[in-house]
Amino acid sequence: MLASETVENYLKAIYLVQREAATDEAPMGKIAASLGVTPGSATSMVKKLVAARLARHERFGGVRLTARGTRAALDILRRHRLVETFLVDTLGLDWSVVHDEAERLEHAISPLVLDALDRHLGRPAFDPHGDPIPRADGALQESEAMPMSELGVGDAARLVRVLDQRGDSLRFLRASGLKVGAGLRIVAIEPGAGVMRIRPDGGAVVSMSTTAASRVLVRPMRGRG
Amino acid sequence: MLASETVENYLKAIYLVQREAATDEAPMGKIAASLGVTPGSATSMVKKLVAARLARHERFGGVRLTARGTRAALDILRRHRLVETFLVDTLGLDWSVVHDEAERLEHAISPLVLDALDRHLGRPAFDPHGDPIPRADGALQESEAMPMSELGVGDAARLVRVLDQRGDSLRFLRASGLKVGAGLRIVAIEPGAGVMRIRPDGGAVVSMSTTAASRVLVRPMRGRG
DNA sequence: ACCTAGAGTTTGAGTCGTCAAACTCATGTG
DNA sequence: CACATGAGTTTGACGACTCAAACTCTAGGT
Repeated sequence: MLASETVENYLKAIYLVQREAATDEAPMGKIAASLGVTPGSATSMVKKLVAARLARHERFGGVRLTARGTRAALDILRRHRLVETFLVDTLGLDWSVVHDEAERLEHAISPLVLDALDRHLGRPAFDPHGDPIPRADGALQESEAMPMSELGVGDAARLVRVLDQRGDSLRFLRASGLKVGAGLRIVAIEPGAGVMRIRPDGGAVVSMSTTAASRVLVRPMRGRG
Repeated sequence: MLASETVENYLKAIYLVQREAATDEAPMGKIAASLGVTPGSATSMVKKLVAARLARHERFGGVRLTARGTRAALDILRRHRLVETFLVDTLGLDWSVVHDEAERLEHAISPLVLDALDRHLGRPAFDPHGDPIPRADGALQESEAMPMSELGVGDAARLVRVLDQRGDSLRFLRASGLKVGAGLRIVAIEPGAGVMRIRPDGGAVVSMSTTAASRVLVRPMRGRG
């Protein structure tokens, strides 16, 4: 790749911000915020991406990756998520720390190492957070899932993905028995307090804010509901 | 570490050049050459290392790492060699490529990942080239060995270490059956041509220049000699 | 229509590491 | 002992990336 480590970080950030946005355009401010950089820095870097035909952008408008930019971003995401999977599955690290570790390692992984890693892990489709791992050809299949916050009292579901990468959120989930693949049931909802009470299979009831619950994706199961 | 990736590379290079040198001082030119950088760049970087109390140096003299600098260099070497071991042992990559791969990865390995890697590999003492892996506390035990070039006709030995990291050298050795741990016997020496003929256990006789052979370290075995 | 608040952009400057080229030093050979 | 040779150093400039602060645009409300 011609891309420096910084360029890679921008591409990944733009890609992820773009996915969040309804309009499929990444606002400059969010790009800057997600990289911990001032808006001015983001603007000038985006100019370079545009010059390199990796993104499109017009003054005071949003940023959108080109096909090439998207392809590159998916490649980085693939490296990131395979590294995370490796850190958890092979090295046994806790999922609450692997995001930051992978953030550093993803830039140092050559195609050769990446493929060896992929084979060693058995060509996984999802990383430890349930995020889909882009294939080598750039294909990406999101798993069908809904925010846990949309479940009703009594609904049963299986936890399939955690969008939040913050260490303390992940530690809380792990401590509660809410891990990817686990079953759970909503035992109560208190809209006034903005809190849901959830019982993981074989665990004790825990409380979560509905905003936190909206970043946990589940697949509903038939069950009393 | 306060050390940037560049600083890490300089420390490692100085350490290795220093080991080579009889005087235990690294000449500026060799440092620059080993990093693929102009002498001027090396000079100015060494100034920074001196300011950071990682190296000592006086104008037109050689460079010598301080205790702190040596400690840091050993830490980098540890990361490098553990990564190499991982790439070969766990991912099954060929030893002829792992040096360059490790060169990139070594800077992205946190203490946490490093220790997990070390445990996963069974706390190895040597990397795939037979180079000793510094311990976490900085201890480094070189294995006792002599250059293969010093063996005589008929001598048997075990290959314990390959100093040359160049891909083509390593591919040649692998193709010849000369890998770390393998037994071998010197079948002929032709001083005029500067060539030795070697038979690896269970393999065909191969020829090597004595200069190449001097970069292959062996432990002699009792055998007809 | 105006006018302001917030988002985005520009400018100028700073850091890090690099190079090319001019300069300085240490040596040994004639 | 002078002086050429090669090793090392300095200088000035550049590219990549960043920030702070001044500036500009867009959108929404009145």
